[in-house]
Amino acid sequence: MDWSIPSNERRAWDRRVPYYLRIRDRFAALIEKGSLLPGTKLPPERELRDQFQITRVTARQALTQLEAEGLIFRENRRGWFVSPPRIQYDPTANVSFTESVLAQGRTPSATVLSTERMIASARESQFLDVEVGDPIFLIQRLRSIDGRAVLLEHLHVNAERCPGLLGLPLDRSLTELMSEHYGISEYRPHINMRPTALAEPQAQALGVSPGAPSLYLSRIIYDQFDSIIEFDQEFWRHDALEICINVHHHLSPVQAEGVNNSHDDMPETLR
Amino acid sequence: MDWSIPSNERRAWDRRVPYYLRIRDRFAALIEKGSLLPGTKLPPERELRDQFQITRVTARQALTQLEAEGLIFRENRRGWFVSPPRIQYDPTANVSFTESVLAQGRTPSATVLSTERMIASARESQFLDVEVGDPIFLIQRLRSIDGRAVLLEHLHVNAERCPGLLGLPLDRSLTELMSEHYGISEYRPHINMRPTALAEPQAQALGVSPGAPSLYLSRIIYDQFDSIIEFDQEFWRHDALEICINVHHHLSPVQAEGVNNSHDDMPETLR
DNA sequence: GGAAACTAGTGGACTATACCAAATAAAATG
DNA sequence: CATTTTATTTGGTATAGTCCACTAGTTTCC
Repeated sequence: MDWSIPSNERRAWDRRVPYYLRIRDRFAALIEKGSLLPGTKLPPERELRDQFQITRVTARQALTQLEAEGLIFRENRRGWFVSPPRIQYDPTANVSFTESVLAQGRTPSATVLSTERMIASARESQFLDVEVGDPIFLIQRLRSIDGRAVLLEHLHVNAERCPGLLGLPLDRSLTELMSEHYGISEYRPHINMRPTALAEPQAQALGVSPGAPSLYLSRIIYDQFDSIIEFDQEFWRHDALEICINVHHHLSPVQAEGVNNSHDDMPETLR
Repeated sequence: MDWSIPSNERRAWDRRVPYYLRIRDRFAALIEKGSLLPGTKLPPERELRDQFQITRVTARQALTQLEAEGLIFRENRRGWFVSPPRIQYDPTANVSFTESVLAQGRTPSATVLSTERMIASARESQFLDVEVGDPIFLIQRLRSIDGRAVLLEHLHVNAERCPGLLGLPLDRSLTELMSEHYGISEYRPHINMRPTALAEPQAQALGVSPGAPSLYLSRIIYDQFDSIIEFDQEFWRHDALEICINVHHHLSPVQAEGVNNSHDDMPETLR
């Protein structure tokens, strides 16, 4: 397949728009038009270099730009691929990752990377209602959608409140386990989010290059007695999700009905 | 000032960690330690090249990495600067930008870039409760914190519901105007967020380079009659904000008190 | 004194290459 | 046929420059 820009188009606005943005535009258009379906592999960087008559550095600049916009992603030394659609995610809803992904016709999966019983340091005691030295559980999970790792979780749990937790099947909803086995009902989370870039260890786990853009989300969860029983950290691939929140300002319940959680108000490219 | 890495440290883990990450680490450490205060100008790229004995390309890679993490930012052809702290922002709360920024001891400002009365196209009618051809207002505002542009707003309003809106002082809270002049009380927004990168026009308005990482946030706002009266698009500098949400699951009001909206659970660098 | 013109300073874009490391495919081997 | 070895593909990191465009300060000129 020939990806190059027609020579007439080349001359048209020559030198007014940088090469890397033109190539970006070219692929962005193809992706939005649907000519390039999610999962499609893009040509290797060296091929782009030849076809567009640029250097690899410039080609990479275009690709990095598309990556930042969430249109494409890379797999370490394997190539560049068109991103699958974002998953709609409401961090304030009491809906598990699994349910939420299934509801959108995608296939979720979870892998427990590590479980650990450890002693709370000053850091942990700051976010969980425990003293320094108290036991806590640290669970690391990786969650995927359609086989693609999208989320790395670090779950910190007050160990005294749920003895034997690590013996339970941790690839399921933690909220369910807490409720069924320990009579703990989670509610009233504090949620914190910010866009950042991944550091080496997290990037490794998600199979992306260090420095890849990401969304960091943390959650402090209170139980029915108003004490913190869980502190979660979530590292998301930035192109994997779209946060959707429906706010209800404590009005009559009838008004909360029939709410469509999603509004696809923009194409992938801003205009 | 000499920024270079001590030669003993150079040899220690030589060749195991890429240069650009070491330089990143160096500056990240200085910033977190507080040696480099917000607003401080970093040395020019050419100086970094000489001091670290790398090429400018590599220096830029390090800087871009720090930018992606939100630790530093650039001003077009002026240089690189240490980012100010993120502002805590709750998109679900009925608190205006101005109030929220003031409450955190910072100085907000607003500039109206353009106001326009236009005819709804298919696109607009999709998000506002109007027909194609109905009049709508489009207001573009730029909001700054301590003199630094952080947010570009595109506000779409149903014009028939608020005649003469463009004649009012638009540098204030739109919610207030709606309420005071038109008896419209905004509630129940749908909020949508995703990390992306800025396209040329938005980047221009915010004074950043096109392709800079950003957070896109849109809001569909219903009035007391359950019809959509406003549709907002917000383009945020990604390093300017931290989303903080307190979720209350419709419990007794007493439980909603004394909630600290912020938890600084991570340093700028992930670990 | 104020406007216009020059001049560094500094990032933005790009060329042309080089070598390395991980992932994959192909070939050799038991 | 399955396994190990080897070669190829492909991105990751880095060098060494060049030219351009905008910013901001300084000087010149009317």
